[in-house]
Amino acid sequence: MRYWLMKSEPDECSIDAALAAPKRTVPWTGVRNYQARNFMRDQMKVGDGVLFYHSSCPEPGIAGIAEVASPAYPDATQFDKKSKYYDPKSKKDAPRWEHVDVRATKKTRLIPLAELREQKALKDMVILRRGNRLSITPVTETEWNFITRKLLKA
DNA sequence: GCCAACGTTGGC
DNA sequence: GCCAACGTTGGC
Repeated sequence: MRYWLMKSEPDECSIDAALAAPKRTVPWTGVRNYQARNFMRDQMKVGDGVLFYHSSCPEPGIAGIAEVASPAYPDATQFDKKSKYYDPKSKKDAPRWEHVDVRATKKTRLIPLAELREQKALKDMVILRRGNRLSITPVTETEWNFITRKLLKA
């Protein structure tokens, strides 16, 4: 079992929206970065832990807990000309983009990015590295435990 | 809205 | 295969 941090813009899909979705599950469509896709396709397993992160918003930070709810499968939006995620170079018989489904577990207090940066225990977190832009990043078990058992109980 | 940092594209 | 130009991300 692995752990991940997945960024979502709350305008597109907030933790509240995910919790309100059928089965509290949302398809993680729209990822258009190969490294992030590869994490979903090659490494994620159903049941993996997910830190649900709000990005590009007034208060960026961890907003909830979720889990991987499906194996990776082709992203339908890449073939949809009306979608902003449409990719004209993707072929039906060889889809470029895949994604998993994510089931929201619960909303947590918002842990702001600045608070994460203050934690010595989290100094090596991928999300906190300079220039990081990846929307899906691995989280170590130690980091996961620190965040879920310490920061969220404080 | 700015801009640093990074990924992708495409000409050569 | 290099690398400049361009587009995107995302915090501030």
